[in-house]
Formats: sequence, C-alpha cells, structure tokens
Amino acid sequence: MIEPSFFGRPVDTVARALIGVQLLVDGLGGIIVEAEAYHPQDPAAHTFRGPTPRTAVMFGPAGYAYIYRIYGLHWCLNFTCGNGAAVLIRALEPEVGIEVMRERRGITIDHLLCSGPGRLCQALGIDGDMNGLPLDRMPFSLSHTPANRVIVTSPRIGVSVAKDTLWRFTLDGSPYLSRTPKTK
DNA sequence: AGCTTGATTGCCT
DNA sequence: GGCAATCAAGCTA
Repeated sequence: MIEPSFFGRPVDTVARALIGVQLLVDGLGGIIVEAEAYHPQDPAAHTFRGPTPRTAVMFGPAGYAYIYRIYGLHWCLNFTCGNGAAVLIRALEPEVGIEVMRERRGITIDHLLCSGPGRLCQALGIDGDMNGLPLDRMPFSLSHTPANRVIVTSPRIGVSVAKDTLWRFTLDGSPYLSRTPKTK
C-alpha cells in the first residue's frame, strides 16, 4: 500500500519514487515505468498561471487523480502532490488484465498498450469521470513492488518550454516507454 | 463571441 | 519526418 503522505513531498521526488509502483484501475494495470513532474512555478505546468476551473484538483490536497482531456480526444492521468503540483503518469508495463487492454486499444502489441499517457488511459478505461477521485481507494490501487531499479532522467515530452528541466523519469531499458530517452 | 493552442496518437510518404 | 483528427480551456476584447 501507498500512504497519502507519499504524495506530500517535492513533486520530482514523488515522480521518481513512482517508477516501479504498481498501478491498478478497477483491477487492471501494471508497473509504472515513466512519469513526469509538473510544478506551479514551472512554465510547462497547467498551474503556472494560477488556479482555473480545470486545475482546481491540482490545487487541492495531495493524493488525488487529476485527469484532463488533451487535443480533444485523449485523456491524461496525473497524481496530485499538493499546492498545484502533480505527476503525469506516462507509461506502464502491463501485468494484470492484458486481454481487456488489448480489446480496448484494438491492438495485440503489448509494448504499445500503455506506452503513452493517452494510450495508458484508453487501456485502463480512465476518463474524466474519475477526475478528483482519491488514489487510496477504488477504483485505484497503488502498491510498492520491491526491486533494484536504475532510473533515468530526461527532458519532458511534448513541452515547448523549460526543456532543460530534467523532470521525466523512466525505468532504464524498459521496452514499455513512450519514447527512449536521448543518450547524448 | 472569436481565436489559438495543446503534458497526443496514428497513419502517410 | 510530416500532418490530420478534434475540441475545450484559457485568453483577448
């Protein structure tokens, strides 16, 4: 189990700590292998220009789901960390309910089932109805999985500002990432 | 009220 | 690599 206080820490600390955590939604999911941190003093964050109706959940308490629509067609899942900070869950390694995920995604290539924020939400059946729900009870289930892991930091994907902020955290060598980090 | 843009994805060349 | 899909949030007026 993950305590609510897990999220009440600096947002980059939380993002890094989430790599290797098992996320289940209605019993389906797997191991988080990619996550990004966003902070209200960070120009790439939705909360950079202060509270709005959409970002109300991000300014609420830590440990809740912030879910928003992007490009009019995809959903993105975040975990709030308090005071306008949140972690975007970008990819996971499918473990439980792979058959259902294949049906929802319309593909059978397992490393593409949850390799991106929009794909992950489609595979796990996440939509705006779950926005604002707490993470410590159904439909969510978060738990630690023990292992020695190498975590790589890199610039966040799809942001046009703050490109030097290395707040993307990935499990080294995972085939389930949305993109392989640049090895410059 | 109108305009711009986006924490993306999938298909095309 | 390029680009269309598709629409609401947020901004300007």
